[in-house]
Amino acid sequence: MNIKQWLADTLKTSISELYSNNEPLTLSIQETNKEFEGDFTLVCFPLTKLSRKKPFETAQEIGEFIKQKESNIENFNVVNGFLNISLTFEFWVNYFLTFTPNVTNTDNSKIHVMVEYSSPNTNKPLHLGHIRNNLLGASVAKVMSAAGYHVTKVNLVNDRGIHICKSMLAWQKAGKNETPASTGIKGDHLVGNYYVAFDKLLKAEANPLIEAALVKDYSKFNAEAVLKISAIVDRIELAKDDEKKEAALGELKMLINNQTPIMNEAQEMLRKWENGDTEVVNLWKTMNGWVYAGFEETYKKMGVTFDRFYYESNTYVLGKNIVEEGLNKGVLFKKDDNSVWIDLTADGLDQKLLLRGDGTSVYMTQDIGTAVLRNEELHCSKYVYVVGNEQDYHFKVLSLILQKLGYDWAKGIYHLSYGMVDLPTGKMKSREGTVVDADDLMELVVEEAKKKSEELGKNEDFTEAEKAVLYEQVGMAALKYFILKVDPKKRMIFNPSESIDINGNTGPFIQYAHTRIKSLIKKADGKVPQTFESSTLPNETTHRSLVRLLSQNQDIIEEAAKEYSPALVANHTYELAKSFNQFYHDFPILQEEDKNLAAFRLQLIEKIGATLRYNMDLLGIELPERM
RNA sequence: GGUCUCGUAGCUCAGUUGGAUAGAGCAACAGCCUUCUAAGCUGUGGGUCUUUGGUUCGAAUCCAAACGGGAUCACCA
Repeated sequence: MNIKQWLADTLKTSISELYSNNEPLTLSIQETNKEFEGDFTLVCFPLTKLSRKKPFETAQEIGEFIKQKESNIENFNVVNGFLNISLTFEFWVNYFLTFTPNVTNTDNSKIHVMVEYSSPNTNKPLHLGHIRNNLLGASVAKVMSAAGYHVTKVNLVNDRGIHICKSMLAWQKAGKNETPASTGIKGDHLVGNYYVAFDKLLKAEANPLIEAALVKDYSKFNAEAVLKISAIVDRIELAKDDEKKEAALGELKMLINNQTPIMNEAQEMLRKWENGDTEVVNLWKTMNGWVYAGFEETYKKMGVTFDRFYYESNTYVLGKNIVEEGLNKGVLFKKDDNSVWIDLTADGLDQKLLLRGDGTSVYMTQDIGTAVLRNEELHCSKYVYVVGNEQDYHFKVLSLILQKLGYDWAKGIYHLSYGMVDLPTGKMKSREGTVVDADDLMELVVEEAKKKSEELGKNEDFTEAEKAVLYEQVGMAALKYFILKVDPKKRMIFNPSESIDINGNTGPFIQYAHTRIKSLIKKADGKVPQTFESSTLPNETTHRSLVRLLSQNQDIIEEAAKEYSPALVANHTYELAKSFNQFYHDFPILQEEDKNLAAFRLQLIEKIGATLRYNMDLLGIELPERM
């Protein structure tokens, strides 16, 4: 039962009766602020039009009317135009007896939702940004399942493209047949090293060319390139401000990079790969295999899983075919160099490339193919893509293109656009070596948990294996909670050197509250009395507010599903743990002499414990029995 | 430059279908372990909710403008 909804319905009926109103009413009902007495507050200012009285008098009048009419309403008080309503303690206790943390009565069960997250490139290891992506995606999927949706978790592996060829080429050139086994390096890191190595090789070739171009020595370039390059160099000279200069310089670098022999080799490799060249495909399979093994380890440590994997190497051909169809339908057009485009200028966007002049596909081509394939296989009514907000434009375009190609279901595409994770020094940049590696970070937080735990020395009787599990649980809880408590849409700042707090609004704080509950229940020999006499219980605000917090839990989960925001669950769970800790401090539970009251308290903390556990599971956080 | 997005305490964040005196945690300071786990609890200080204007009985929340961050406008993914 949803208490707020029940109260709203009751109030609507009563107010309509009181004022002989036949119009539909929307009431503003909120939880009563702490400094006032009451459970819920009806804001009466908007109702003065109905009552034709002053706010205070209106509230007073409504209060008297409903108190008389509804036996579950114990009392009311009026402050200005605010009507504070208290429900009877008996009502709360009866509610409490039926309480469960999980969402009941859902009508979402027939709605099939896909949640795509992680979606790594197979040319380098995962970093801090991916951690937010993975934790967010995994949690959103859980929250939506909890809210009753039928959820399919999908990982779209970005296993093809020029970036993969770069790692492969560098390995061929400088790899000396190194393998994860021969070096002891985790596969994704090894391949990542070669991606960096490619960049070095590229710079070695490109830098002299760039320097030459800047002093207008064009002898190394062909006639076509000279035209373009000289035009840019002129722009650099004429640039009025640093920003424009910088932009033009970037353009020059890109252009010259593409002129280098090694870049041509990479492009040639991509063409060979798309043509199914055995040698290239085999190398690709081998190196991807290393990366997958590495990712699997990282996923396991993060605790994220998938129902289904899609590989862009399997979908780009479909994407190309769809582009061909679009060309025939006249939705797309071809330029002189044979490249294929869509014109979205009428929709306020730009022209977008869908196929290169040499026939190879780009990011958008693959995404079109993937989207269509998934719709054929999954038939979801909603497709949630968990992807960073730097790709807002891409997804706007993707959805629009699909709709223009005649796919109506593309309206169900939702880009869950999350903010970037920044370091205190600013953005992570691979060029400056400030990228925080996912594996390193997880190791760091677990190490930090170990340090703290050893300082406290509460777990010296644990076996080494038990200790390892505990440190892992606490460290990962700190990391996961830290990331998930922040509104996904907002960019956030993460400081790895300060590591992660374990006091206050943190994962370990909630874990700790839970272990206290576990400990009490254990001390009661696991026996939680199932009944108590509710009429003799004292009406006390701490108990009451705990039951109120519990009563909000289902609503919070549904809201979190609707908003795609695990942060709502995280923050509510913290509120609950905090209130429990106060309660624990102020009231005896096992020590309580009134056995009836003790029974109620024990049952109360058991339900709080179950709720903490349920909610933390939605965040992918494990709770230790002891810590 | 166009488009999008964000701006709340020293720091990290809540709070936004418009409601009461804007909340937490961290950091600082002061207390609380002979009693169910002190990874806890209590208290103190800390705010022009970037600014200005508008709408309203009422604005951190809605609208407009300005200022300041960020993203994007790639034949990278």
